Amino acid sequence: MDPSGAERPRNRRGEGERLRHEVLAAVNRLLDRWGSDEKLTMRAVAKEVGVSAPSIYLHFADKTELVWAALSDKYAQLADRMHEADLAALGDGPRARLAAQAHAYCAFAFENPGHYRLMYEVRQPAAELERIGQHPSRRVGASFRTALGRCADAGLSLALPPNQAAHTLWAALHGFVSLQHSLALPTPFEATTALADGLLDVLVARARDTHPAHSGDLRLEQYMNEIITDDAHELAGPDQVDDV
Amino acid sequence: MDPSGAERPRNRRGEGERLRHEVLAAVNRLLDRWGSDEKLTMRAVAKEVGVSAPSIYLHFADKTELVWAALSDKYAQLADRMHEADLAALGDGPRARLAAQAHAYCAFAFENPGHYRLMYEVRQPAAELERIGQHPSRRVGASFRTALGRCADAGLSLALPPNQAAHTLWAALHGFVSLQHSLALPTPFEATTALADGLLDVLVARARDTHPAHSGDLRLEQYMNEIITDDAHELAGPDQVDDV
DNA sequence: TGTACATCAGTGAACGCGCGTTCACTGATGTAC
DNA sequence: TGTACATCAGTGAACGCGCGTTCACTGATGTAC
Repeated sequence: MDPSGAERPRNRRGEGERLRHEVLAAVNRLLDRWGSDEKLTMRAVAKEVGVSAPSIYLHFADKTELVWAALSDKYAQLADRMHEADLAALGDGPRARLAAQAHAYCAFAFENPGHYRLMYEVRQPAAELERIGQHPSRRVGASFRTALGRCADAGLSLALPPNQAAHTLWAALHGFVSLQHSLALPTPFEATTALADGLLDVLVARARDTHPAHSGDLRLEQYMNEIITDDAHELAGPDQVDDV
Repeated sequence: MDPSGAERPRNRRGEGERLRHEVLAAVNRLLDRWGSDEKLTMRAVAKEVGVSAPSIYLHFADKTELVWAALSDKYAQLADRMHEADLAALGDGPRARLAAQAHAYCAFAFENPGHYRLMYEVRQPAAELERIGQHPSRRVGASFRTALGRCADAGLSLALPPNQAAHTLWAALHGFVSLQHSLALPTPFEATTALADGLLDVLVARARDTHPAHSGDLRLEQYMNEIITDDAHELAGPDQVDDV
């Protein structure tokens, strides 16, 4: 945080708790900067804060507790962000509200790739999950479910039962983001939201007086051509057989 | 592999290459056994083979090369498995062939959770990707693309452009599997294939004389209720407002 | 047929590093008397 | 007002561990002569 510069002043008496927040902020900054938790060590966090490593143990029992505390914030941020997007689109109808939430999900994943990856890795201890009762990201699924329910209530027909549609939407968005991360796909953010819009068009019918999602001047098909390549080099035997 | 038992006999002269395959097999066994790469160390692999750790370096330059070699096999296995499922359903029409490939994908992920996770993590070196040209799992997307193309050729209408449909299908399947893994969802394998079938029903229209996918006696909706919980505890303000 | 030797398939011990974590400590500061 | 002291917010050095990897080596085995 403050490399080779003035050293961090010691907190005043009774204000030791401030360090806790500084540490969490440092974790978030490192995750943002590196986009991964690979080098997220106690020493690195301490250095980022401008403090010695043992100081972290004044506020966190161990590394697991530290990481979990940082992630808990982020889970809430994701859900809050979807909620805000939902409210911002409040006047545009239930379908627009659903789309806004899906976009907010993608935006969060793009802006916080390090956090996102960590949130959906398995490293979190089962004991902690047990304590909380369920995985904190369940709020995401619930939020989609609610938005889809509103669409149905408004007379827009869903292509799948609501819960199944919610889970499918969530999984697909996660898949878009996750594949993009792990395959190092060249798709920009707009392509992902366009993919989300495409799926939404398929999952929930549009009111008769609206037209399908318009991806602006983004040529989604071009990106799709880069991602999905024809497998011309596949064993060319039985594939030629056409059978219907 | 052979704990506290007879020690592994040294390979005969000229057959040193055998160890290479034994090592790869050991890596696969450990990944299967643990469902994760957390404890996949050179020493653990060596122990599983029944050999000393430095012996591995007779056949692999470093750990990265070892893991990559093990994964390359698996990427091919996944694609092969989808191809076999495709062939097995050859007489059932292009739609059944597509479904068979989707099921094969899910089955692979369920039976090889450790490999699957590793395959879709980012730890693989960018240099290696560069060398190969593209991520080996691109074959998956291509295979879906081909199957969807056959559906379209047979007159079944697709809800999205073929490449986009292929990517959406792939991403959703990956999402189903990935969410199941990382949220420790209680859904059995059949629920995942049922979800896949549901998405397929939405993506590609059925011929008029067929009926929608039947999930047997599986009550998918029940699992969905466990996964997607209502967020009754959400801030209950503006959500009440209905606006259409 | 015998034997010296090159080669092969591996080994045991150790190096160096980075990690999470512990422990005895320090120096500033508020407070009781 | 002065001073002894408890408390607070930290620190420096080190421990113990497991990791990837290296290096000098060993003993069996095929081969040239």
